[in-house]
Amino acid sequence: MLLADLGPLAVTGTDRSVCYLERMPTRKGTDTRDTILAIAHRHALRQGFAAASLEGILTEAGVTKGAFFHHFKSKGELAHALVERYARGELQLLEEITARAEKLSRDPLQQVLLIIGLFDEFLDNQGAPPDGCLFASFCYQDELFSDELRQMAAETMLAWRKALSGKLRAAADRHGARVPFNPDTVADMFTTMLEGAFVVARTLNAPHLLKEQLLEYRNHIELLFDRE
Amino acid sequence: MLLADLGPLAVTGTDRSVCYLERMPTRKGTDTRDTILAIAHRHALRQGFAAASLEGILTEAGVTKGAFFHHFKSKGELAHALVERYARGELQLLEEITARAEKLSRDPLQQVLLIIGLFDEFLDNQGAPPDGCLFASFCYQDELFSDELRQMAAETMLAWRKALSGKLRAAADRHGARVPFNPDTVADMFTTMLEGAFVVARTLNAPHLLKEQLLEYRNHIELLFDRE
DNA sequence: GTTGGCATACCGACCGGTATGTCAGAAACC
DNA sequence: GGTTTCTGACATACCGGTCGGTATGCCAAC
Repeated sequence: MLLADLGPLAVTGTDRSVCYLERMPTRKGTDTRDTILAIAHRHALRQGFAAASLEGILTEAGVTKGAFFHHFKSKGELAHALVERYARGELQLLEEITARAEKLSRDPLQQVLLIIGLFDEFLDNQGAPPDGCLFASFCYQDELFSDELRQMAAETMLAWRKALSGKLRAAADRHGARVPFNPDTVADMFTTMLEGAFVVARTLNAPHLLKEQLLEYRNHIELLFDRE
Repeated sequence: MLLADLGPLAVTGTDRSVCYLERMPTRKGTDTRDTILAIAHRHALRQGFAAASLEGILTEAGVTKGAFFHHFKSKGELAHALVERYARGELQLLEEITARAEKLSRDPLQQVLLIIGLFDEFLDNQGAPPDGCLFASFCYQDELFSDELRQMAAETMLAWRKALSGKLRAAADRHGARVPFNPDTVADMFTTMLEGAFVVARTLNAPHLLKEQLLEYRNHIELLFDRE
């Protein structure tokens, strides 16, 4: 999934972050921080976070080591900030999309189909097709990091499950499904399909695969409920 | 995807009764080589290949650095051997399963459903649930390796696509589908679902998710063709 | 309105640890 | 005695992280 641009939000685990939000330091500071995060995000997706060297990231960001360690206590803290930022973006995207879907229709089945459609639109509106999920990138290196990162990723995925499965259950109650199904499983299929599509699209060098799979998932929902 | 057990992966023991394919220099030699490959495979899945240190692998394998560099020219060659071995296993699994499915039924739709079922059986027969796909692990680090590795992974995935899409097309011709569909896309959904399920199952710490998604994929096929 | 104090932001040489890779040769087996 | 297999000290390079120092802006005191 792609990170929605979070804008200038400085975040650290310490209470100093509060000062960032309220006092608005020199603008240059958060700029540097954001630049580092953005470049590090790309490097983590293409090389894996562990293998991405600070020097490589900082060179590309045009930032020195001193500047980096002024903003981050360690490389581990960078990982934390990276995942946190990404998770926040994903959750925000979910909220936005479900809110719009709920405005556009009262029917839970239509809402699910709208969520898929709006997500599809979102992909179109991004300039380039997204090239991976940061969670997946970390998940194949998890032994190197704390369980906290995994937790953040899990919470994000569970939020999508919750949103979709609730509507699917309501849809089944209202319309009756063609065959019985487990709402959680069908909801999880969304995340599963996305994560898998990133991997397969990259391996086959076929960026269009992502949208194809997304639409096939929509087909699945429609077939489950006998909608055209 | 899961590595098909390649058979004689004698790990620690000195089981020399097993006959290796063709080339076999000295038994002890291939034993060491296979041990290294097996351990490296596990490390690559849990830490990412780039971040997995030779020392860690070799310590666990009970092998010295000299022994390693006797068998592999470099760490890069280890990556190559690892991916090649994995790809070979996957292709072999595909062949076995399709051959069995084709024996069990002449109907292409039934064959597809059988392939899914046999794959499910295969998962059951593995002792532990598989914990990832080596291709996926490498795919999020691809900038570090040659395009050759990606190619090998791609060929494997395309083989699965080819096998499934051919049968799906034949099934559509014979039975007519409930709604039109692209056989390649539906075939790719198998790989996509698997790859995604690995990522999500690991992130949510929910190994059962893999089988759930597999069965949901089977549901999709059945719904496409109006069976049951 | 100049001065001095202080905080933020940043610089970059340097350090210790660890990674991959080398090599001369020993051990085992034909 | 030649080949295969393995040993382990060593070379070298790079990585994360440290640290003393600089630049700039703000503010209060004089």
